[in-house]
Amino acid sequence: MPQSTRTPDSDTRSTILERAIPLFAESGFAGVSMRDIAAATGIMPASLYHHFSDKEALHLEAMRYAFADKAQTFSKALGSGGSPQDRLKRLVARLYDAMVADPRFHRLLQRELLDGDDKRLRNLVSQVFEQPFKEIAALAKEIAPQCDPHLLTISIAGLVIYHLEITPIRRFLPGYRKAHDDPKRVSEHIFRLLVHGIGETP
Amino acid sequence: MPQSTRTPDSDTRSTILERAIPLFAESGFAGVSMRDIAAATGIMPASLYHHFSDKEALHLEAMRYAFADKAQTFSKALGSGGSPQDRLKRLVARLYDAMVADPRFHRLLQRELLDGDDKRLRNLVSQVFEQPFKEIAALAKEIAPQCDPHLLTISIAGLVIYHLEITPIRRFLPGYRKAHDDPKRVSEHIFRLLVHGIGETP
DNA sequence: GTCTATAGCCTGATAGAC
DNA sequence: GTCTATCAGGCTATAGAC
Repeated sequence: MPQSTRTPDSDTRSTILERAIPLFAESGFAGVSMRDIAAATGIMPASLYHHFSDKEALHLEAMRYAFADKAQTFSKALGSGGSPQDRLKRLVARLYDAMVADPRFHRLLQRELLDGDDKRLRNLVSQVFEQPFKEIAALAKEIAPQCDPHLLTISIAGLVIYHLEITPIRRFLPGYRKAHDDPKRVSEHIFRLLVHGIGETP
Repeated sequence: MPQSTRTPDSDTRSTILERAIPLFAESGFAGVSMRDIAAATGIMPASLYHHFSDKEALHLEAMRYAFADKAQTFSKALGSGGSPQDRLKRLVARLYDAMVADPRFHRLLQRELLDGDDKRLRNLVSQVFEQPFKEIAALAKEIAPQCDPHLLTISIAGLVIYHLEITPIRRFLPGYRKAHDDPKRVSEHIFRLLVHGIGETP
């Protein structure tokens, strides 16, 4: 199917998705109108309906687009060389860095957890989290064979993600110092806590 | 100021807030209309404006209402008797139970972290989290004096809350078993991880 | 303190010219 | 493939009767 004018169909479509993603991340599905998306893309609202059947379909595609390649990012964070402990340390640091570098992804993820139905969440898992989750679980099993790998993997991810999630209020919480904004400081804290626990530390 | 009819002013006001809270928890600020709230309360939309100046004010009051007493709940979770480790174990279990018992609070909290401006978040902290955070931090300092209490407190809360936050997708994640839905199982995992870390467990 | 009625704007979505 | 024009309905909020 040849294109009628100078820009191929898929280009506009991708542009729409790219412009819509930050809007959905910022304000959520209900907080963004088709007019907002059209304005951000530089086209008329009616044109959106040439590319997507309705707002929900546009949102669904935007999520797919935003989450594509993310599985790869997370798997990369694990790396391959070194002792199991080295790999864990690297995983925590890179995971935290990757999330800090892309707060939009983090917001979209939180919103999906809040608003996504079972079908969307199932897709999210199989598309983004299944593979890295398995890899982290395998590492967990290697380091702590006595521990449930499913729960431990969630704990590892939870520690990383929650320190990020709480960022908006961290500076209002007791004991806050500017040093706590340093990703290195945080990921080292998480790693040491994971390995040694509270009971004993060097 | 005497009431004109049989129901005192504040009763209707409270009812509105009580009915609005689950709506906001479910769908967020932008996802709930004044008509929705009026319908849930059993009054006409116009009547809402007798009690609240606008939608934003209603939402703000609803959040205040929903978060009131929560600081107490969290402080109670700490308890007082026993060794520091006993107190930590109790804290984790009760915190988890309290959050499981009130998923609405958890959703509202997540939404506030996503959508709240600095003023609202500052209020949230001083109203809900400051006091329990300080108490947990004190416990943390007692158990692990070598560890940054600010970071450690966030880690403790994060472990508890994240296991809850991931509930909607947990059953799609690799290695899931029904036993993972048991609060006791989860809070024991968290406690053991916190105390011993990955390296060594009985 | 709640109602009816309504203003004025924004919403998602469609029809049809080019 | 994008536009203009528009529809029908939902939205927040107000005015004023009772």
